[in-house]
Amino acid sequence: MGTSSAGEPRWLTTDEQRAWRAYLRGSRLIEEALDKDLQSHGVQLTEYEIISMLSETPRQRLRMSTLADLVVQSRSRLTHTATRLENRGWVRREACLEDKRGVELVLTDQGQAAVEEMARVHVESVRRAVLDPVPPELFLELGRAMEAIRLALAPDLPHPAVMAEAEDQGPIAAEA
Amino acid sequence: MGTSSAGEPRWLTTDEQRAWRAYLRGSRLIEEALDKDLQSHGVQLTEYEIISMLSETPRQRLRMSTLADLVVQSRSRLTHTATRLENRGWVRREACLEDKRGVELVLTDQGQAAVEEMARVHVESVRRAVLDPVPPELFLELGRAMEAIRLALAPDLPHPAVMAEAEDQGPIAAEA
DNA sequence: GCACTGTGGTTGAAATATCAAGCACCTCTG
DNA sequence: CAGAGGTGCTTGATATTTCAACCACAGTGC
Repeated sequence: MGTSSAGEPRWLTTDEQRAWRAYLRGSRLIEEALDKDLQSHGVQLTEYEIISMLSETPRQRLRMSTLADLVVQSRSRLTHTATRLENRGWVRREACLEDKRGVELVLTDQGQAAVEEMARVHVESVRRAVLDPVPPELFLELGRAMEAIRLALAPDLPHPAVMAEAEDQGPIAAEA
Repeated sequence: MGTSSAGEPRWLTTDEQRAWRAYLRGSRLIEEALDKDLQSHGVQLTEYEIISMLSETPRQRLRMSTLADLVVQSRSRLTHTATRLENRGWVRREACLEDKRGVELVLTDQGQAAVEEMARVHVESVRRAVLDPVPPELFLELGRAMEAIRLALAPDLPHPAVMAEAEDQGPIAAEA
């Protein structure tokens, strides 16, 4: 029971390996592409995800920790990033009424405007990098696969509050 | 033609949006999970990718820029990371004969040993986080989707040299 | 051979992320 | 209500990443 050395691991088959590799590289390329496109507007993808998430929420506000879970970032990281966004005037911190420990991050009007503008760029970016190259049905499969993974890794993550609104939505559909 | 404001962007449909969100969150969760498991061995996923890639290459060596492309990292980043790995004695730099500008990163015996040990952990990690939660056929679909994306974003990226060896491979099948 | 331009890789400083405490408040128990 | 232990968020130090030069060499045209 010394250095955990269980029996032979369940190595991947050639197919599995190929698919896994494709995933790993693809996911990095996607991040790279989306990030680069947003850079031109002075934000990183992770920053955009934050304000975008806020913009879709009922009163454009979310508790820090909820938001951290939604975008899969550490609380510490979110704190630092929020401070940066605050300095740009895109978000503002508000004390939480019910729970005095809590802090709500609120999107400012300026922030809302920024998101709306960037959303236009970002959605094209997503289409070019991800949607266009993949046949529609296959893309939905991909979504299902990822949903299964999410379910396994973080069963009780708060829901993204995907508004089931219209299909031809306006700027509110900012996250993509 | 002032502030690039083309017509209405092609917003995502509800389904597309849902799938895209699932992807984004899932991919972050995967990274988080794999990274955490490797942390216990003192490496990050991105570091592991590097030495793993080296271990699968003919003479356990690759040019810096080729390697950078393979793992989708900036050259600068690879330079820094390579230095760190070098300090741990896992890789060594060697001058390139044909091209005197070039540098080859070579996996040391110590590095090889490290990869082989970590591979055992990592492969289980990948199974738990990704393979197990997704039905086999769906996972292959995911691989196909990502391959299509790779083709669109980086058509002429060097090939990962996935050795078409046996299916029940030993430690060489390190990347997963 | 000498410029000129491009590529491969590195460097150091600035930006960002991680990690380990820490503080303030909440909740539960007695 | 005191105290113990937990949660929410922040802080500051450290580690990593990015960004903008930079140097050395390769390739091309003269």
